[in-house]
Amino acid sequence: MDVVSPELDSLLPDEIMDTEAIEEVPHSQSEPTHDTPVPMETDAPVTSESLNICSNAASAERVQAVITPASADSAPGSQSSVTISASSTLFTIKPALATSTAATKTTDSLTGTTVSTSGTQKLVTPFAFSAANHQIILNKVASAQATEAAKAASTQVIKQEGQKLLVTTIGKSGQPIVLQLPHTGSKPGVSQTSGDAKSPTPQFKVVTIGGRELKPVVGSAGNQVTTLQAQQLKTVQIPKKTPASSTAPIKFIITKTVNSKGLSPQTSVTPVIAGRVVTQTSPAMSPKTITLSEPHNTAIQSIPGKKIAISPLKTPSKVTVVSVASPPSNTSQKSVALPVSVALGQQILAVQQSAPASPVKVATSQTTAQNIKPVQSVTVGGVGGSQFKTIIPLATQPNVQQIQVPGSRFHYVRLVTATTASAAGQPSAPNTSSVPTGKPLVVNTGAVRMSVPVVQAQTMKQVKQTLYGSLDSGAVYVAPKPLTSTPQVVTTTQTQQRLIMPATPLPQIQPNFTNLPPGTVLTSAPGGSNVGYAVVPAQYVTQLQQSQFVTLASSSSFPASSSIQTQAKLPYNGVSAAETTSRPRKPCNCTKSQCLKLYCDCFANGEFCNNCNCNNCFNNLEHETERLKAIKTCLDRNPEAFKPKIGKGKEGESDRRHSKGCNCKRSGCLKNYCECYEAKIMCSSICKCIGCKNFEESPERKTLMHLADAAEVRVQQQTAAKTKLSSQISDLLMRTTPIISSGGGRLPYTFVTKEVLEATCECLLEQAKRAEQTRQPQAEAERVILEEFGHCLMSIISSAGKAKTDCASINC
DNA sequence: GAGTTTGAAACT
DNA sequence: CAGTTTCAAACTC
Repeated sequence: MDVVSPELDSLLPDEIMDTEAIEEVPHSQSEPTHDTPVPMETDAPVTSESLNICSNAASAERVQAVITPASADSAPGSQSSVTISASSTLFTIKPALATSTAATKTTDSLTGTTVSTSGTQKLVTPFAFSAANHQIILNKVASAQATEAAKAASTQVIKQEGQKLLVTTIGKSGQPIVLQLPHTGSKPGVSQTSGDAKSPTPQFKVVTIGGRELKPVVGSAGNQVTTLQAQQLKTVQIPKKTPASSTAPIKFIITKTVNSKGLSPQTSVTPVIAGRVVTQTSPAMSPKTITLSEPHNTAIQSIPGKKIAISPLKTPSKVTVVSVASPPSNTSQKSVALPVSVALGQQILAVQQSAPASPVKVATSQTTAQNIKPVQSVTVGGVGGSQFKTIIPLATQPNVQQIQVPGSRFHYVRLVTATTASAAGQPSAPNTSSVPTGKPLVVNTGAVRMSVPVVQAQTMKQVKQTLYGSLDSGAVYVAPKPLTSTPQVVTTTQTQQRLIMPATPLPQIQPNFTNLPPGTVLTSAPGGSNVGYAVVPAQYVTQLQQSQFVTLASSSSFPASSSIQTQAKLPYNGVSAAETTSRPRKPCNCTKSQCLKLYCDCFANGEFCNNCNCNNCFNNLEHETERLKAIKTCLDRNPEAFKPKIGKGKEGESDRRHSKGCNCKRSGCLKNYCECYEAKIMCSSICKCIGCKNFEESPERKTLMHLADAAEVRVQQQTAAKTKLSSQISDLLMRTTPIISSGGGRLPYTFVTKEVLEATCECLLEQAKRAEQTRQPQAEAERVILEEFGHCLMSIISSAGKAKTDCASINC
């Protein structure tokens, strides 16, 4: 399974991972924020990653950046490429703005999409940008001002150089990193030295951490990115799509709220993983360092004997962008193409898959002292536990396919719009042909513009399969078909476009997407078309994807619900235990709450009940009305109700802490009753617990952890032993079974006749005599005798087997 | 598997 | 906001 690379994860907005981070971020623009990723224990450094974001444009223009490991000890072949091609589109990945507080929360509905892919896959993520200026801005500026500055800077750059990918580091005083896209007509693969702003060829400028520029390694590559020290390298290719009618500049803005835990800036990052830096060539901006990877892990890992409690809920160090449909053609490069939809404030970015014809190539190589995983992943979006959502307009949305984001609870789904439904209504043809290499559909719903990525189903499937492993429970935000559409039945295949989820308008709920749980239906802005948004649990999408027949329900009712529900017994997230390493969420056992209160973990996590043991469950599509009402009630009671409880602590405190703190009185906070302990985090100052023993130096806690570790080891050993024993028994049975079946008796014993016993005894006696004669110690004598017995036994078995075989061969 | 304990959520 | 009740998960036997 693919694992979201921690480095990529670092690019993700904190908002995705932790909504609380928004509030925690310092407002000062000048104050640099530092990512303080808490590495998952299971996280291994990813040596190579590919990010392909390709526009569907057929333009041959290509921007290629190659990142090579700076360190000499870099593992060869670990290079991976990231390709980002965009045709004029505004793509913004905005993690929580450090400067904005509550206002930011309300405006930022979407943060990004995360997709991780296996190293064997190539990801191509097309961007459908309508903007004339081709820019992708990765803005990690901690303050809104910085963001604005970055935008302004990027604008200048755009005028000067045209297509660019602007990337700014988070908390890096707002200096943007601009990934420059090639001008139209420019040929891909043209290498240029960074810093040459006026070079006619499209460029990717790579800036190392600390603003150092990397020297080009590959001559063919336009720009080179070099990882410093043990940094992991990433290459981002941004093929330019010839904008047909786009006028707006293409921007790719990634703003991330940094969890500052006193970590030094990237320049002083420990050598394990320094991060990726992209240097910009545009003269308008001084080269800025952008860290695509997170340096944090290393520091933590470097501490010997330091045990870090890591909660599976969050992996802040991961940022991966991901894959969309990329043909297997270029298998050498590991990449995944995926559509990315991100909303920044009122901007929503969409990355669509484009034809691989004009790949923008970014080669990334990673150098790390750590274990290298051949895992490549592209992640756009959140991490587990984050309220990370993709919203798709109901009415206008084109085809939508599911994308699963590793580590994220949410899945992204591509749906079929009513317009496309007509085509889909027929037992469909493979959508590969039917899907217009589509540009993201940007819909202005008043407050929010939304874009819908279009990806080939086949690709999405690959991505999904790749991503399942790292997924937590997922919720899928699905854009249902238009409300006016009639129920349709669509036959889907693996390659076809998939489901349409019904949705009903819920005017009561404002588009504060960060607070909305899956299943929420958003209405369009006043005056807007009949557009709604639905949030649907991931498992439903998965179930539907696996289903050969998908019933499309009308907006008024949910005829599809029954069919969906019937598939609720599918493995979690539609993936069997063998297919996924993710831990399935426990089924609930609610009896009185109808699974519509926060008592229900499913509901609290924004998921539909699936495979649960609950009674009188209303947490499903069949009771969408009640469910929505319950959601609203919960939100009225507590707007943070559906936000992750485990967030980032204040400066100087632990990276992760419970947002409200626990109130334990009797458990000592050392049992799973305690939410802090359950999340494997220490209690913090905000906890109101009594007799807390869940703190760093607590001997009880240490003992418990030690015991837990020991128990885990024992379990693993036992499992291994059982597996081995089972294998041996199975092997033995395989050899003896035919004989047994033919002879009707248990082989060895049927051949232990009196003669055989006598012979065996003689052999044993002989060994005893020898031992006695040679005056061997008793222990040695016993050993020899036992060995002889073993030999005898083996001979008996062998002979018996041979005899039976011979007998069977002659039909006896 | 039944019963108990626990603390968050819901309610007053 | 504090106290109480409800609830479902965690835990024990």
